[in-house]
Amino acid sequence: MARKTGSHADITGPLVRQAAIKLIARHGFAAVTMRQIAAEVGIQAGALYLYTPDKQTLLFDLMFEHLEDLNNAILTEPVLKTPVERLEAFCKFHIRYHLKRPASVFVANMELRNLEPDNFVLIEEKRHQYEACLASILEAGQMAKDFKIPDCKLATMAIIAMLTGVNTWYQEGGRLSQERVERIYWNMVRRAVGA
Amino acid sequence: MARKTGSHADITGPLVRQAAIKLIARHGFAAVTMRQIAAEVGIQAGALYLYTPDKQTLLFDLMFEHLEDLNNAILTEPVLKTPVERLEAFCKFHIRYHLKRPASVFVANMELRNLEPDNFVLIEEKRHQYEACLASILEAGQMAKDFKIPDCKLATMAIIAMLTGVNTWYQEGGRLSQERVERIYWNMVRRAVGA
DNA sequence: CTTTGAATTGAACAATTGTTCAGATAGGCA
DNA sequence: TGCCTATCTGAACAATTGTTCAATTCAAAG
Repeated sequence: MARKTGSHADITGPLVRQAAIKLIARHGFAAVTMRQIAAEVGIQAGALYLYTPDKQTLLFDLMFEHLEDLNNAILTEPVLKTPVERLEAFCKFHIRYHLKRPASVFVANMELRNLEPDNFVLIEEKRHQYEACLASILEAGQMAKDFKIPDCKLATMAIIAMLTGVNTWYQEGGRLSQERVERIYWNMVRRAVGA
Repeated sequence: MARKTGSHADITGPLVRQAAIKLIARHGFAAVTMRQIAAEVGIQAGALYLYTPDKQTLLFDLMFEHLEDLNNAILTEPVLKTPVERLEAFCKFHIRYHLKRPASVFVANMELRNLEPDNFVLIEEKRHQYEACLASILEAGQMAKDFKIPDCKLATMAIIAMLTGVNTWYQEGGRLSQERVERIYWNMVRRAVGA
């Protein structure tokens, strides 16, 4: 019988996912054992199966949730007027959001090949949905002659790769603040699209 | 006694590395078994240990060789006069070289976390050496006022991420030829650095 | 208190792992 | 021809894997 107040499972479930993300990001999906995940949470391996039917589904859920959160977050951002403003907002949002959850980003980007085919399709769908947000900004700006982009599809991929790349080198407390990084990257993107 | 003509081992060794790259790129290092690699070559698992002391060393050798080849290739490219020309050559070289060996690139970029600490250091060294090639071009262009880059270090990382990103979506025989992709990306990079 | 049901343990399972090695094979040199 | 050495097989190893499940714990409701 479902209780209204949070049951123990409502607490342990997220803890399992959090532990799994952390370990999979560090060692990779195939290299992480169910026993390691359980130990990180402080339970026995068998108890994990109260929260996921199997290891593969656990991976899928982690990636799906990450991309769903990402798409929800970008859709609830305020929609600005001009394509240039919207592109600036997208770039800064992307860097900010991804730097806040590096482990999830790592898993979602690196573990695609460990998904079973059906799961892979569902994840790719979510990924394309996010890319379409950027693509529509670029196309609108191109139409309005605010941008001079040789190919909108390629520009979409190029910008996302460039922005996500920040996660590979950025360290909090390093030479540059996050805000400064956002501004510098936006500067490069703006020029790349000819705005 | 080492023979001058190629022994059988001189042939099988490269076959083992080739099979390993292919399988590791597809399934990930931890998910690939020595038996799978052996089967791909057409030998038994035990025979692999004539060509590598262990699985970890095999991974390291694959990544090290890839980065060494990359560094050798970039260093033997003709050195052009102006920073703009050199940057154009670098961008087109990077795309061309990486598209020609996608499996090696995939392994070298995705399996860093499966390297033992000592091996990791050696690989990172090679990677930085390559990045330094691009960084020196950007700094020269900045000095000569050919470029207007807010931060050379960030521009280096941004450009490499952007260019390597081509490997994630490009398919031979697709909408765009490789030469066209090279030109479009160079166009975006050129504007991003203000040239 | 007792009852109830969810939460968890701990042992067990068949399968698979990287690695070793004694023995078989085979191809070129004497 | 016969020998030698590089190459390889096939079985074996201890350890570890994802997963299952009967038995146990525990917290809250009656």
